[in-house]
Amino acid sequence: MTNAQIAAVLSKLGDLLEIQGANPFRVRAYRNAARTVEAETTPLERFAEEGRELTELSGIGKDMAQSIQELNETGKLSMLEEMFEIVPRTLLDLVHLPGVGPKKTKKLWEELGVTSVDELEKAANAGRVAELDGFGAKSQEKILTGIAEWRQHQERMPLGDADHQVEPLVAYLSELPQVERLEVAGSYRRRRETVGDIDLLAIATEPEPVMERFLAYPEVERVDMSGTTRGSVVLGSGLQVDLRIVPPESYGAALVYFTGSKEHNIKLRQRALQKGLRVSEYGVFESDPSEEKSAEEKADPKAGKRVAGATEEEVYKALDLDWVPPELREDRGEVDAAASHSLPRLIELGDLKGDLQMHSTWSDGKNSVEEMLEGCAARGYEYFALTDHSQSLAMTGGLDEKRLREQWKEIDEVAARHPEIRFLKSQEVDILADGTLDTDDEALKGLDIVLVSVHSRFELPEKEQTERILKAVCHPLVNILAHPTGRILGRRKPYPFDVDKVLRACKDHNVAVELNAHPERLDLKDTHLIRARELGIPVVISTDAHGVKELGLIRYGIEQARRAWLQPKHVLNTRPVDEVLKMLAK
DNA sequence: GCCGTTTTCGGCCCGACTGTTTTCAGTCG
Repeated sequence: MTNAQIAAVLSKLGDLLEIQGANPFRVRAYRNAARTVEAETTPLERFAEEGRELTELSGIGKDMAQSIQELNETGKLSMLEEMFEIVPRTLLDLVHLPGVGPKKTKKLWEELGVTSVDELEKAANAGRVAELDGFGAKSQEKILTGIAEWRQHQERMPLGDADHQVEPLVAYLSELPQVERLEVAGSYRRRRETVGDIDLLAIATEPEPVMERFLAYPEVERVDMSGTTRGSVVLGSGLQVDLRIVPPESYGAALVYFTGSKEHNIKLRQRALQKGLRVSEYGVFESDPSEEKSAEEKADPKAGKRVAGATEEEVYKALDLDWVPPELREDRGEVDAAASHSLPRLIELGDLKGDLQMHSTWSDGKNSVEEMLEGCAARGYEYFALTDHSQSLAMTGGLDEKRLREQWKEIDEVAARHPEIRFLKSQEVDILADGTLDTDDEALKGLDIVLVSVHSRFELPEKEQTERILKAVCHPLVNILAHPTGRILGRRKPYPFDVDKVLRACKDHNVAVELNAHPERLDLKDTHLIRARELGIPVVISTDAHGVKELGLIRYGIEQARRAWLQPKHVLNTRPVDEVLKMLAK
């Protein structure tokens, strides 16, 4: 089983235990374990052969390790099967409805016999939900709205789409003179590939007019909550946006808090406790160690001496930590690294010296060869590779060997006119269903770089798909595996294949892997990139631009690379062209 | 269920808002 599948099972167990009213810390143990497993880049299946113990992972003890082993050996977990004898599987959907948690799920199940979202909807429409203790007319209404919404938006929004929603909203709020500072926090600031909602954070001398303007934003479809310092709305696009307004002395602490991740924050607070400090969105405070928690502290979150809060830097410093870049705040070891001053110098946009995947009008691009060159030169690149499609992608006007050679003539002419940038001949060569390449070896030898990728037969069984890609990676002329998993965010899942096996083959055959920067691809994703880095495989960050305008999408690739802790040395196209070609040479 | 610079038991992150309450549990982030 893949780590993601194991994590899903453990997380489901946590949900089930919670509905059954189990010890909340036991529930948390399953959630923690699920998170650890999901973030682990080495497949757990390979631990044994690498001589490693599962229990060396934090949050994985004896019981958890045994369950994971059972999952890996049998593909099932007897404990889970037994629990499904008692608790209906479909009940788990209820917990994820807005306004419904484990306690209410349990009540709905036990007292109304509701076992699925459909049944809950019926019960709510019949007015039976409102009659329960602890529920009322409003809860019932909220549940019905929640169900409708749950059906509509089960998926998170790709970061690129969120950018289009967020930028105008930020501009709209910033017009208000009372807004001294405004920033988007949350997973958006961490530059996760998708966002669930948007967390806005503002400093304002007077919070009321800011909240008022926020609620009056023309795109707002519904107001979910509105207090003096917190408000929550849903936009017409279905995107939920939360606004928090904080005073200047708390801004840094609030920014840390609302940037998250939740797990990163928990790490920070645990560390604070060890130092006799208390961290909240209001700041870092000294706790009185003589009393476990005074009544005063409970009543007032700002009690005690404030030692930090205005800036993020001072909050981290109060905990003896270096400032952590938002992209790293996922509890993947960044807190320890910040404590030992060993955070990496992450790659930045300015480190890139070239872009190694793009298309022109020769296949499905919108701009000519020369326009693409000028676009790259304008970005200050030292080199770029033009990678039009190969012949089997007929719908894109893919090039056969004859047209490829004709293209080279134009490339040579254009390149001769533009000594300011090095023009690399390349092609995005299709990996055919049997793993052979769409362009013959003779033509491939005329290219500076050979890029290969899958564009068809996504539905092949995992074993065949893996062998198909392995065959291409092992081809002696192949240099880069482009968008390796083939996913399109929100539209197409990755085709099923053994990613780890392919990565190890890339290592063995000196093939670089692409980080496709297009915001709807972002392929490889962060966790796979971490694995690639650990294996020592060079990464190439490219736009796959189909026009000059799309060359700017490279920033999404940089952001994703930063989430994988990539430094300039890990990324091939931060190097001068001679070094790139030398490193790719077989 | 996990964990250990308070180490094999007794802890395990923090606060706002809502709805249904009449003092607070549940949910959310």
